[in-house]
Amino acid sequence: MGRGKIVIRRIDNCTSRQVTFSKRRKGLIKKAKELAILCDAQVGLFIFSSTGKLYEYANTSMKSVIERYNSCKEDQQVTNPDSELKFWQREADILRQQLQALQENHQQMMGEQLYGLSIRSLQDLESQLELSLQGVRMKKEKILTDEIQELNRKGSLIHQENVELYKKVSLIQQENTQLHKKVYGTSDTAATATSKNAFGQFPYGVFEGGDCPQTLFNLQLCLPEQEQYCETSGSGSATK
Amino acid sequence: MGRGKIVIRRIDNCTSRQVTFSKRRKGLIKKAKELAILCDAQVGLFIFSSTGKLYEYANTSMKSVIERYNSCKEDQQVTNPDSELKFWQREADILRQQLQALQENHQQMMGEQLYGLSIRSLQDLESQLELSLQGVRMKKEKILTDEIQELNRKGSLIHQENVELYKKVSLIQQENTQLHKKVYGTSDTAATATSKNAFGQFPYGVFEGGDCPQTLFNLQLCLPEQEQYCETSGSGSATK
DNA sequence: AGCTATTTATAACC
DNA sequence: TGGTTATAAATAGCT
Repeated sequence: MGRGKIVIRRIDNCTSRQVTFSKRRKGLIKKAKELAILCDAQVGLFIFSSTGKLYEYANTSMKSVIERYNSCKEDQQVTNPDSELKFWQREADILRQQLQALQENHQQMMGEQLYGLSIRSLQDLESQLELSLQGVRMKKEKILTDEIQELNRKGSLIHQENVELYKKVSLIQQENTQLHKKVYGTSDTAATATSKNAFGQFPYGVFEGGDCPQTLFNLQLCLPEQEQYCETSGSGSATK
Repeated sequence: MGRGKIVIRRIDNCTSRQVTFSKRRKGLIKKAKELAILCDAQVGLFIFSSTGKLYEYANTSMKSVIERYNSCKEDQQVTNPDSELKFWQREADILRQQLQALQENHQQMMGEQLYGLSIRSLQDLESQLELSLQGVRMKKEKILTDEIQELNRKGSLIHQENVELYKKVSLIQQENTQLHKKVYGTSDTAATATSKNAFGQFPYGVFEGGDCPQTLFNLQLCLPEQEQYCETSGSGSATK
């Protein structure tokens, strides 16, 4: 009941899950209250969020609800040491079952143990794997892009430094020439030319104005993207 | 939500109260389930009817819910140095840890929670997902291919049967014509023509020589795949 | 137990 | 987190 129909399955997005949890929890407690009032029933409700926070509702007291439950199940008190043992044994059993279910699911996600699956299930699995692959590739690309940006930033800094150094060198060369003139009373062009050759247009030859490296690295970035489109011709259609 | 608006107040009529209790109880438990699944929460729900009957729901076990509730409320832990008890508690703890590890792994295979992963890990994951996808697609294709083969086999058998039947019909028609001649002493062409029209080239019109069905079913194989690309657009949006 | 006309809950969006 | 709105779901009143 909302803008769109949803499938009842764990919400992947963490934020939406929390929002939905908050709203549905409110709705559930409201309905529990209504049932208790309308039908004169005793209702107890616990909700633990995935983060472990407890929300509860009981039209009487939670204690009385639990006591009534226990006396309904007649035998064990939760605080009874013998049943305490039984509790943990069953707890381990439940966990083991969950573990096994998850392991089976995991196997299927690894593309194994597909023998009992229907076409429909296989198609769902296929779609999920395609989505997963997309997610992984996006993440990978982001890391690479970030790294490239960082390298570009550093490159720019070094380029700046080089420009400064080049200016300094030019200045010192000029001073040097001036001194040379004063000492020998004549301009020795040969020495100046040699110095200019040694540094030349050095900084500008490697990083031309700061946008050339950008182009250089963008080219590297684009290659994996094109590969991806070729490999997963099917994946794009899943969200088309 | 019904034909008319109601006020939330105890329903006086005993029968209506029972009916409403039954319907709303069902709805409440459904919503509790949905909350547990959608939001990954642990939910426990008790409902005692006014007649004292207990209805309960818990996505894990009711005991574990109550236990968790108790440990949440009063941080009074059992200081009983019972070694067997300790064993099972540790056992549950270990299983919980395994479960969590596997859940994390599973999340990553679902293309989520990739924040801490290195490029290397992401590439491994990518390769694994590609392999999984291959496995799933091969399995799917195999199922479809097998089904098509089976259909072809059945089609051939039916075709054979039709050929036999057609022969029989022709034979009976001939006999009929002979009898007609003998009874009336003259050939009634009108009756013969009607019979021929009714069956005509019937079996050959549907399955032409056994290789036409092959073409027919190969065409069907392509269609569901194309449909699939359209259908999954909705399921993808749930996790988008 | 079913069947709808309505009321509610809530998914998607700010 | 809280509000809005278009839609999906739940269900009240009948059979």
